[in-house]
Amino acid sequence: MYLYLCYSILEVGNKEMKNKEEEQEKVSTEDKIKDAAKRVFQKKGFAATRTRDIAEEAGLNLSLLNYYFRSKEKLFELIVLETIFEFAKSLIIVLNDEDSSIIQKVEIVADRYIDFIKTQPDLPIFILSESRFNIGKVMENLPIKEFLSNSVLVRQLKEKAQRGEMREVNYVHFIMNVMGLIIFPFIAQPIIMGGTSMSSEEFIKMMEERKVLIPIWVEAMFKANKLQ
Amino acid sequence: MYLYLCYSILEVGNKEMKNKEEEQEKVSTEDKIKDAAKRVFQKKGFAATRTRDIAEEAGLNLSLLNYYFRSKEKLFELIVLETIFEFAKSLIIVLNDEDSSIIQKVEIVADRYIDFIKTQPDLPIFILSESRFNIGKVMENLPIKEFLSNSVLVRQLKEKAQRGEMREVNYVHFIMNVMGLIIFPFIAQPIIMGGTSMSSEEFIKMMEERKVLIPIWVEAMFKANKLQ
DNA sequence: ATTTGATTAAATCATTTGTTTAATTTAAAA
DNA sequence: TTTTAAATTAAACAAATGATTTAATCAAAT
Repeated sequence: MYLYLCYSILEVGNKEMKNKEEEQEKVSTEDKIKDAAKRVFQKKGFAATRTRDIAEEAGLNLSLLNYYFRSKEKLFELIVLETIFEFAKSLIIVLNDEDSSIIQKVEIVADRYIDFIKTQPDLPIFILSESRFNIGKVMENLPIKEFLSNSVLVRQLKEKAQRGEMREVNYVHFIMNVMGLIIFPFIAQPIIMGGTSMSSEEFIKMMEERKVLIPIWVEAMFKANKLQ
Repeated sequence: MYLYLCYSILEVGNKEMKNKEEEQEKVSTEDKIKDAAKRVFQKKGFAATRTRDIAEEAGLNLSLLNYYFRSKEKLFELIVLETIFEFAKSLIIVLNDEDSSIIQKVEIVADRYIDFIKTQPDLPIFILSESRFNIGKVMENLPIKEFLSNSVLVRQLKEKAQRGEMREVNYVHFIMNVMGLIIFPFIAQPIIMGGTSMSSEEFIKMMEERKVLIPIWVEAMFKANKLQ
């Protein structure tokens, strides 16, 4: 199940090629429901979402939700899983790239995720808030720990520490810092905008600035760790 | 209304003194309900919370919720407001302290908030996730922008920039960075712990490390801004 | 003694919500 | 074309839920 998901999400782009001529835009009802469910769940969360909202969003009959997915819970779990994979996809690839330095990885991740979340601003808070209740079991079945500790990035961090270019700290600090610098502003966006009477355009502009600033900051944090 | 809340929350400690002798632990039912509501709302969010949950948590009759607070919505808005104030309280005081440097402020804030959130881990995600729907109007009525731009901290940041010790960037970046470095790990805690098979004790230990590390990192980020 | 307010249990009401059932349509297989 | 299985729909169900009310009880203040 999980492996299938990994596979189906990580492989990209061949669906469109196949369909390009004969079946234009023929989306299965199952996918229509999933897409609608993803939008509504991400926007309102599990508890505030009614199955009727999803059916309406999909323009389909309510019964079809139970026809294709047994229950609201099952559908939700699937959406959560897919969303996490979709989110982790870029990370997985970048973190294992042999040809980029640590800071280059930060540059790429900052650039991609800021663009990515710009298009789906509800995504981070959805994953993070719903993860308190459900994701526990999901995460346990995913080999994240092994993946991370065997990743190119973590190897690069260890090497950097061995060369004395930074103090050795748990690499989880590094991950939390980078992801926090990228994601936190989006989660706090309503409060930031409400508190500073900032417009959406100004906020986006600020996030564009951060694409450049975050790698600089992270680089500096390495040096701080070294000096101390 | 808001001013009253500010006042009643910012004033501290005289309640306990008054009660110390005669009325031991005499908590009004109104406060019992509010406390219970705060716990349940923060843990489960608005939509997933049933009024019966709150009544049960408070050990009180369901009718009393409507007796003291008109509706679930009213009660929730009150809880949100109080929670935000409770959270912002320390910040307000520290940011306007004339006697501490910027980095000292970061040290104090990191220390206090990490301790604070340790005792109420659901608090940040509660504020941030529920803020998408409701807080809009609440924030508009609060003079946060004026408070911030007139704060000692922002003045100190401007002075530091004028002395050439850092490049002048929007102070909102600074706020987001510091708060993100402190808060984000807590919000991502379920994912971090699930993904790294870290125990609660190890996580707390890591957050204790961050009390020391965050000020060092922030200091370094200033220098990076200067050099660039 | 009377009044006022606080509290409780119980019931009611109107909606909402997830799910199911049975009927109907569609599409593919024979 | 006929048959069969799958897809889709309308309708209904049963449980849950939030708000409100009523009547009764209790405590304290007047």
